Amino acid sequence: MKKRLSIADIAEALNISKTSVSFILNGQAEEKRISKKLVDKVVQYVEEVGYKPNLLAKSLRTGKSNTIALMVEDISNPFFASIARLIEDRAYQNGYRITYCSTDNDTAKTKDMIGIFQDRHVDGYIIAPPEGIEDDILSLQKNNLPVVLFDRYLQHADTDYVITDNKAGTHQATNMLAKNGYKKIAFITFANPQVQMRDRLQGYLDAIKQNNLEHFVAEVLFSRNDQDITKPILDFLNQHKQLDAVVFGTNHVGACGLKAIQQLGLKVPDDLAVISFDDYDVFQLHSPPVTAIAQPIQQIANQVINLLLNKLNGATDILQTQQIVIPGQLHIRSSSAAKIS
Amino acid sequence: MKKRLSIADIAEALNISKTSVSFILNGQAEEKRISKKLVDKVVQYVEEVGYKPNLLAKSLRTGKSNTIALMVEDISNPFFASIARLIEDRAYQNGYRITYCSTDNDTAKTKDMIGIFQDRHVDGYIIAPPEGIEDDILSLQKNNLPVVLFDRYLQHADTDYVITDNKAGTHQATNMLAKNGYKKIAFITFANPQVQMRDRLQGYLDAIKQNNLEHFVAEVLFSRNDQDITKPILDFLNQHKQLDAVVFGTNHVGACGLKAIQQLGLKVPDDLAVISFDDYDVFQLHSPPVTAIAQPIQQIANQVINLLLNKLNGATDILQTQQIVIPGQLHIRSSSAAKIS
DNA sequence: ATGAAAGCGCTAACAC
DNA sequence: GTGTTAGCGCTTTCAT
Repeated sequence: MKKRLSIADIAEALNISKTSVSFILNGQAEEKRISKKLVDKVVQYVEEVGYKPNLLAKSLRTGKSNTIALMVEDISNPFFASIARLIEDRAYQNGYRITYCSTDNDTAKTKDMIGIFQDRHVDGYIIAPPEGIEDDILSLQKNNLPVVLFDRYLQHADTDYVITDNKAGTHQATNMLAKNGYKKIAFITFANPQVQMRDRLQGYLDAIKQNNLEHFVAEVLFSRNDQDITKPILDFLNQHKQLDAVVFGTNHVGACGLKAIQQLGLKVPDDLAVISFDDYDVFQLHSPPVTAIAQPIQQIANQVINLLLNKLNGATDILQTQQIVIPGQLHIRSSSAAKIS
Repeated sequence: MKKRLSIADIAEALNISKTSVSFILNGQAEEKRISKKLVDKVVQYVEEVGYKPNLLAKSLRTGKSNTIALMVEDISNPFFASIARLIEDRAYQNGYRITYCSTDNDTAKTKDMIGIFQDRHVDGYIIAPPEGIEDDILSLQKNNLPVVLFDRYLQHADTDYVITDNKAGTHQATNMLAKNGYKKIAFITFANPQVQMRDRLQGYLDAIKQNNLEHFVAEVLFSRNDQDITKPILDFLNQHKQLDAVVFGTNHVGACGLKAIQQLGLKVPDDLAVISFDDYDVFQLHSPPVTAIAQPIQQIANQVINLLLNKLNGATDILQTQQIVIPGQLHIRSSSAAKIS
């Protein structure tokens, strides 16, 4: 276990100063007019002995850590996992590493984590924010740290964000069910006061109203145990036998809802038509395949990382915010086929 | 944007030395016999002005970054995403942060990433290793950096690892199909020379041999585009109409395989029985539900993080390795029901 | 019981 | 063109 070489070691070995080495290694040889010969010598020696700079020291000195914090609700949720993957790729391409955490939508935990990331001098933040985190976000911005929110935004904070057009998504979906002849359409979602969930609910309600239908809304509490989600859905469906269609507010609720439907032995779409927010494998492969409002994951990830990189490299002012709303895509499958009756 | 306070600032404000502050903040007041009064004063002041230590500086000085690198094949794969989530929780509880990357099973990329993590003085590594990474792993160990592998191991390197008993898993699954009356059982998997995949194949082959059956093996190339996976499976199934059952080597192949089966209009299990390695939502919700060899994710994650934490806090010697093999669990569902014929 | 001071490895302003 | 040097903020030995 040999001691790691430092810039001083290589300067000494070559009988030159640390400065020259530093300049050369940072590609400033040109502008500092260091002789081509010396540059080559250093580069070759560095290569030879396998010198690797200590990035911690560099960060301490420069104040930049080349790290982006990614804070999602839950990395094991396929929506966030997919976004994470895409963001990771772009970040690495641009010389940034990702450090992440799952917030569980827990405000206190999130505040905590932001603190920890600040202590480590993370350069930028990508956050799917829980409620009540406005102050912390604003404080980051005040400290000149770029923040991009996604999946949801904070109503009382002027920040960059990228979201799907949630309201339009459920609106379109509910409308389609109505056009397809369904009369008793329910909306089942998580009890969640956040804006993206409120918007989805609102889109549903608007469509119900426009079609002069009755609304049925169930809100189930989030739990890390799927049983606790499936059960209340099952109860709700049992108590509302008149329903002929249901829109689920998230992929997770949708998956649990499908389990409930399966347990009840209901036939989709004959007994109950189904549409869910957030597309994923399960919906595609389900029999029958389930119609879903897909979030444009690729686009979201790209916009998010673009906004952040622009601020990180100074192309955009930190305080000049941009709000991006991307339409969802209704992937129509047979679970919402026109009612026969 | 006020400048961040340093330990010197607070020492100056209180008219004491940096040393005392440092001792107090690091809980060494007792053993350094610093007066209770001073401790209180400092703690209170720190609280009041909201001083936060610069972890970068601390890391530079101590050589510890309190960060664990998590290198998975692809964070958007539900198996890895779930493991990541569990590991993350335990790591944070123990004062460690996670920085992660997806390796895509690409050896060069992984080498690169290990280098980057080393530059940042990551304290420990959790890796689902690609082929040919032995030297890099051994070099980490030689530098006294704890490494725990999971999901697979390296045959020519003595390391800690935690894996599922892959061979027993496919063996049991194939055996069950045979017992259930299936005669032409295929194994479809990724073309992948890694030990976990070889083991799964071997378990299948062993069971086929024991039951005096004919073997049918298809290996498809990995691609980030599902189309490229589904297509060859479809072709294979088309060319082997005699098959009455199939075992898929991974959840991803399984999901694509189900798509192919759907496109061919085959009925499961009447036309073709199905079992897949790796359980997840899709298999549970599929109609009919798909039998799967579940990896004990919770156990894997726990064992992995336990091994690593033990080494990080010096409870175990770095060079004293431990290999943990956890049996998979066959989740029997109707896709593999006894053949009627 | 408390403080002075030497570094951890790097960058960059300044001097030659 | 190249070298000297003063920190970045923290820990820790040694002195008092």
